[in-house]
Amino acid sequence: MDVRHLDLLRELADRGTLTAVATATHRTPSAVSQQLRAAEREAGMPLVEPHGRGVRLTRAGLLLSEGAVDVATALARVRAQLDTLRDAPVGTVTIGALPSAAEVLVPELLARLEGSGLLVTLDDFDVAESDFARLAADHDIVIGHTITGDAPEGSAHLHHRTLAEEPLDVALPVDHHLARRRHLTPELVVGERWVGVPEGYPFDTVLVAMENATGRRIERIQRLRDNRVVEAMVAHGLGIALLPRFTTRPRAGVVSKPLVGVRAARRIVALSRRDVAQRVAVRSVLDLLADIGARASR
Amino acid sequence: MDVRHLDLLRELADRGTLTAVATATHRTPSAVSQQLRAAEREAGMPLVEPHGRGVRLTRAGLLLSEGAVDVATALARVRAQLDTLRDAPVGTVTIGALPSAAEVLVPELLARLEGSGLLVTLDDFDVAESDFARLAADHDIVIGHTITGDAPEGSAHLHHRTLAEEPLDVALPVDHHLARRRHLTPELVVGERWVGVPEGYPFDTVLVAMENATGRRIERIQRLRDNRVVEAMVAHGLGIALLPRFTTRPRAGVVSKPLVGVRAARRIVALSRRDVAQRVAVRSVLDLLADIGARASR
DNA sequence: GAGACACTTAAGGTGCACTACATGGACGTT
DNA sequence: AACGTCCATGTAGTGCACCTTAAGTGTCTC
Repeated sequence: MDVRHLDLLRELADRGTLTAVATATHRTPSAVSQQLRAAEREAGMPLVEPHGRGVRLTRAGLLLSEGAVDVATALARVRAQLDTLRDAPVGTVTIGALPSAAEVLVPELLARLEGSGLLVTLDDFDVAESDFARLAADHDIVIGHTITGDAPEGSAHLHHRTLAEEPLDVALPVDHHLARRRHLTPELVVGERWVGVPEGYPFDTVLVAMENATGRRIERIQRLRDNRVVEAMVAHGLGIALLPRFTTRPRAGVVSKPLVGVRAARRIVALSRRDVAQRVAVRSVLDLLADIGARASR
Repeated sequence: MDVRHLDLLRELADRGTLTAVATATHRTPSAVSQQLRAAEREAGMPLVEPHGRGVRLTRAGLLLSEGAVDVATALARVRAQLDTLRDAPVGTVTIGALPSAAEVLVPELLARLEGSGLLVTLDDFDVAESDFARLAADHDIVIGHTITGDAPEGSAHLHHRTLAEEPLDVALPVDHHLARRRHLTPELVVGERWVGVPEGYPFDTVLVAMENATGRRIERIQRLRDNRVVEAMVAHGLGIALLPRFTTRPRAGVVSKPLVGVRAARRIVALSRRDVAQRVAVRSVLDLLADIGARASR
């Protein structure tokens, strides 16, 4: 089996279409198609089959795409061992992160990497929990978050590492009738007007949990992504909202109160493809991120 | 890291010289030399250094050659999984075996493989115990033997599987003065004239053990490899000898007696490179050999 | 010092993977 | 039903990676 063919199948499993693979690997779809045929000739059986407008992996293709991860990991481990013979890790690490985590973690990361041979490029996005895993195809490290479990939904096949645990507090206008309480409960807040997040976004699962616990529906007057915008809405008395404790800067007109009686904390997690996680440069950056994350959580 | 470069380094670690690698891979030494330079360029550091007339792996080269085994194994595992999707194992398996083991195992193996898609080619040789491991570079399966441990000397890095345990008996001329005993001890036989094997050959370690146990030297009138020749020598009353119990056919003029008081048994072992051992065809043949070996030992 | 051996370098040929471009099927829209 | 979009594939031509041949250099043995 040719490793290039295996990589192609892995990419195809990740991205779904030949065209997407071609774009990602800087080739024309024709080249990818030809390589795929070569792989099938070598395997002696079909690896893809037509499906709608595109193709779908056959059972054999799926098997190879899975095995490809093991091969890529073994290969990356060799490279990592070689890198340890060098003086210091060198190279470029691409990070994709959700803004509220990047804001805290990445500036200090870049400061600490100053003068080392490591270069970091940052891309930011705010997506649904289940989309973080998909982004690992395009970034060495994806910094995402989850409320529910150890790692974001759909990232079981990826290397994951927890960078921080961060409580979610309820942000209220200073003149709100609940603003003087020490902490809040689902029963107290479920009747309020909320500034929420789009469906499928981690914070929403907390609201859903409160709906389930109390049996009442929560009114979401808006569904927003950017926490700055959310803060501004709260400051103007338009509603209350969940905001992460450490990454929210104090702001005039807004107070935050802990929420008890429901699990209200997010886990900030770094995701990488298993083979990518073997790279010395990537491991170094992950170590730094974990350290910065631990400090940021006090 | 390019897998071809890693394979080259693994071969180089196995065979020692570029020329040997070139011969084994059906290329000219020049091609190998050029590929090695390409690998060094990619690794960014020297992988070999001049040593005498030839070259020697550097620390980095050694590291890569070891990692290459893991990569090749992962790759072979993928291929093996793919092969399980096929109806039955297909392909050619090359076996190198010592004659006394091949005689018992291989004819039945070939008979059982009749009609299957598996082809077996056999090469036979009788070498010192420490040479079996080296031969695994040229054969998918090497059938060797050892007296001392689990696997022949120097084969720790190889996949090994025990096919049979076979006691070694003392072969005597029928009219020998010890020929009517039920069994023999080192003290009884150490003064006899022996037909031995070359130094370093497994059977010799039994004689050496007897020399150590009794403090006396054993007289070896000949050092021979082929057991048929040894039997003939014994039948003519020229000396006594150690012969394996199951693979020695009864012969007029010779009787065999168990030897007690010293470990006198050989272990027949199949050796394969770890990646080769993953191949479905190879695994099938190994399973058959183990089964045949178990039956042959009653 | 001659010869054998192991590796290296230079020059030239071959095959394979790529690009560019054209074709054709599947799906959604109007 | 007609059209536009998306996706995959076939053909022809090009460039590079890898090979071979040929002619070296350095090292060991006799």
